[in-house]
Amino acid sequence: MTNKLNLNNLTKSEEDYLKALFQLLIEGGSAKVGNNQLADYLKVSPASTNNMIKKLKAKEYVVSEKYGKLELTEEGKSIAVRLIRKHRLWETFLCNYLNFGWDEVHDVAEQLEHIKSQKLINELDRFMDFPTKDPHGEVIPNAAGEYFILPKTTLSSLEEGAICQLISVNDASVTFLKYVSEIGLALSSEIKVLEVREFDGSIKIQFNNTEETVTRKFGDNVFVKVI
Amino acid sequence: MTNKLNLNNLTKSEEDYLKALFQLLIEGGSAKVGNNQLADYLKVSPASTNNMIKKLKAKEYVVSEKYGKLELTEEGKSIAVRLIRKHRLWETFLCNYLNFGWDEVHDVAEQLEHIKSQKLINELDRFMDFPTKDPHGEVIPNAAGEYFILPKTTLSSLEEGAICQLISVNDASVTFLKYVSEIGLALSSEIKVLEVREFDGSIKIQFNNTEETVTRKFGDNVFVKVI
DNA sequence: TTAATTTGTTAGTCATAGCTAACTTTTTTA
DNA sequence: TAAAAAAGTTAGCTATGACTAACAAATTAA
Ligand SMILES: [Mn+2]
Ligand SMILES: [Mn+2]
Ligand SMILES: [Mn+2]
Ligand SMILES: [Mn+2]
Repeated sequence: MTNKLNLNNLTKSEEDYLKALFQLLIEGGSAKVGNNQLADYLKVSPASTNNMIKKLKAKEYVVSEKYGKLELTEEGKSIAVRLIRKHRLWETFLCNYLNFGWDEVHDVAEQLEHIKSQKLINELDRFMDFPTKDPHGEVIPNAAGEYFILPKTTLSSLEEGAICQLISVNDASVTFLKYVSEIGLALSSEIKVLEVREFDGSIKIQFNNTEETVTRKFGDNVFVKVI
Repeated sequence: MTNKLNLNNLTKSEEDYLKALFQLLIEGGSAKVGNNQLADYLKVSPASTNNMIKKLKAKEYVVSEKYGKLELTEEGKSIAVRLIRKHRLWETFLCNYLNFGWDEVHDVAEQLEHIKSQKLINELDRFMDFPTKDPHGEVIPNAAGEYFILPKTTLSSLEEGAICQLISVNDASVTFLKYVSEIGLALSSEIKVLEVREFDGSIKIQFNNTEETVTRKFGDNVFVKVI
């Protein structure tokens, strides 16, 4: 009896907690993630996360000591990656085949990612001819759960004069995504940082012969590759 | 404040109960449906249905008197039809685009029908160019919730000598559907009833130059049009 | 028309997954 | 290093939606 990854015995909530932990720890690159941070991220109370973490520890998806930081086991990570794969494949399907805008897909994908059917997701992948990026520029794990997690450099972390390319955007805020589209930014856009204002962290950027001033918060949600 | 059909405030369970009631009362054509019959159909205890019916009555989707039979309000029906539309559109998508067999789609559609997004289902409909029948021959309600509910004539109700065409099949049993395919029956197949054996209700039928003997139970799950 | 059977209801229990309020431990700051 | 703040935990509550066991009403059979 080896490694029986019981993908089908997890509740929606359990899946969501594992995904959140993965996104904080691995995709987000946080060295340590605590109970309250997770609660914040999931917009639930610390008591709720504490409770769920107990369950996930009992099921051996999470490891932590009392009052200590949270870690995912390999099985915990594996479940999270499969969920992320489903989420991103669905987002891609909605955008590329069902006329959804990139600002409209996340909430629906949050529901669709919990549909339990291995065949469904692998056939959807095949149907779209195995896409590698979702509408927000994020890498889609393959059927084996493998994918390259690129370290996230935010636009707001760059110095004046830096030139970069837009790689991906945070997909969770509808208003942010609409705003990005509105000013004419898109994946692959080349951006030059003209000015970083110390006073409020706002950034003046140039792209497509346009100049825009954006806030630090905006820049925190735009991920780039320096060129 | 008119007719506010709060489609999004229903739980998965509430939706399932309304759909079950609709399928018994309207699609199934039962004159009266009671609490225990509903419990049977949904494979839950009578106490559970009793409890849920109370909630649905409070929300005005169901009407019934104490110890009386169950009825759906117009709003209750409307919700059920929308659910049936979603179910059948998803089944169609799985069969026609994702290489699912007709015996594999029902369980997945049971999950997908609860995804809440008006746009998703209407775009899926458009993407498939507005199909009118699902893989089991059942009529798909349109975006306005309109569809023709054809009265179900079972193969087992026919007399010896009758000739009919296969219109639809019960989609809930995987083994039944596999069996139908295996013997070579399909939607639109022309079937002649050669013999009805009184002893056990078994039926000898002829189709595609083949003869087969099937049970009454089999015939109960095959719906036909006499020609 | 009484008795048996079926049908429907109620009470009380359980699991999941949220919450608040109170508390403890750890970390930070003064 | 002691006090304050932050982080984590626990207890106890709520809602949903299952369940069983016990009971009441309605229907059917004798
Ligand atoms: Mn998303
Ligand atoms: Mn995305
Ligand atoms: Mn079905
Ligand atoms: Mn069907």
